[in-house]
Amino acid sequence: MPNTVHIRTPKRVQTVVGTLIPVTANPDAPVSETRSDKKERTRRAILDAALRLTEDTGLAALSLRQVAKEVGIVPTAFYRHFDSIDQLGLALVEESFVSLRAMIRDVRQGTPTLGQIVDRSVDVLAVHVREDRPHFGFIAREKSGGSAVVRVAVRREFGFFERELATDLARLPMDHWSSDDLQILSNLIVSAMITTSEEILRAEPRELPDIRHRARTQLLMVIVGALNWKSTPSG
Amino acid sequence: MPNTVHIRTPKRVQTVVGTLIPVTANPDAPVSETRSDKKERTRRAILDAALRLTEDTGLAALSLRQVAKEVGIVPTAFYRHFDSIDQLGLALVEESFVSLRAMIRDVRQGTPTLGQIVDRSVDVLAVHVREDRPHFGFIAREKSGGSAVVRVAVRREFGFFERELATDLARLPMDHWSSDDLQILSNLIVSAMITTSEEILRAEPRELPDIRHRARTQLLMVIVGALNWKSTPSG
DNA sequence: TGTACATCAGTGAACGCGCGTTCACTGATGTAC
DNA sequence: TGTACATCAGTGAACGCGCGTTCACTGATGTAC
Repeated sequence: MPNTVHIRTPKRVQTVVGTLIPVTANPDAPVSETRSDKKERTRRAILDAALRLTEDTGLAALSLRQVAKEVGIVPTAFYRHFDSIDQLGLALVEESFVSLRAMIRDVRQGTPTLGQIVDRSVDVLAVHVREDRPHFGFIAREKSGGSAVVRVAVRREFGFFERELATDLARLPMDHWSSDDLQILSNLIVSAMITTSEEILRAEPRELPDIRHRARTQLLMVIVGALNWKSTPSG
Repeated sequence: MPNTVHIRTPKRVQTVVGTLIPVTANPDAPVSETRSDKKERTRRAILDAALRLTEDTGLAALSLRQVAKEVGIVPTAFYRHFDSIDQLGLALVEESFVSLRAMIRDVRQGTPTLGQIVDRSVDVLAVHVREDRPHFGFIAREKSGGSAVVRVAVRREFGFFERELATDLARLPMDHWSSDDLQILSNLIVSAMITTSEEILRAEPRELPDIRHRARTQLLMVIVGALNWKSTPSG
């Protein structure tokens, strides 16, 4: 059943004080929605429908008509909001990384010792991935997905993300490191983080503790390794 | 231009010794191809066409008709070889991992010191990925691609691969480790290896030295980290 | 060796279906006066 | 305040196209005798 967005605006009556109020009492109905409010609501419904419909198959297999049907609009109405499925994909990449950035902002708060950083990072990752499955799933899929423009956009964002993490790492007791080495370390951590996210998305609840334990161990190995590697270069 | 596979078998003439030899001198033409030889050749052509056609868009966007056209057969002839595109995908997963296993067999030969293991691993990875782009690219794409059955098959194979690596790691000076911890380490290394492979596939030749340097550094960090982490547990 | 029959990879017509995109439209919302 | 006009999100018919799949077929290859 399509969750129709195109609700006919209720008739309005004039009250003694001259303001306009809707006749209907339906709590879900827009109280006095402007044209742009309504457009935004449809746009949101399109984005949500796309996230839902690509969950199994990815953006490459998503058709404009599927989206329209799911939203409850006619196929041609799609063009009022996006030029193509690719453009819709780019919008989803953008808002997915907003969610991801919110996550690392969450990690940065406090975090005194190394062990606590690791524990906190993994906990925050697990919580965010579970709470915003649709966006994390979307990014994981489209990172090597079927649309070239979307794929490039996702990788670009991961590049930014990696550099951001590198500056964060510089605050740990590795401030004597070269920025190149920080970049390499950051790249490794992001790789492990992506793999962990994919596993969290796929896992059943009872498997989560094991995955978190593994992620903590790995992060600790990497950090301890990086510290020891620099102080006693084996190359 | 489809590279037609369905070559009419050349007329045969009988020689004085009673054997059959083809009339034509074309070196590419089948000399005395049996029906099953020819079928196998078409099957191979279908697999190759699929690898070529999915390079940009993935298996989800591949149609049976596209494959047939590329191979130079009629769409319905496809069914003589595979039941569906999914089944074709599973065949590609299988042969891709044959290539991957050949690679680690290549790493195992010799490799005395830790530093040499790292160098050799990265070199072998780089060479194999460049030499067998089609298969490595296929696996990287379909790991989170649009076909559920193919995705599951790829992940299954990576699971085997990871366990195999864990037994290899047990031969390094970490034989006192628990098998759980070896598994965790193996998982981390495979993650980094996948990311590196994807970067090698995407990179231009001049970028390769940097990518290899990065991969070496990361592998070294991980191994040194693992060794130090176990001897001085920080948890 | 020759003959008669079986096998089966590849053919070609046909089907109903969902696709993206065009176009002229409707009617509620918004705005200028 | 009321009126006349502009805007524009969503409609609905229509298009040509590529899709997977069915079916009866062809003719070279393979086999039994």
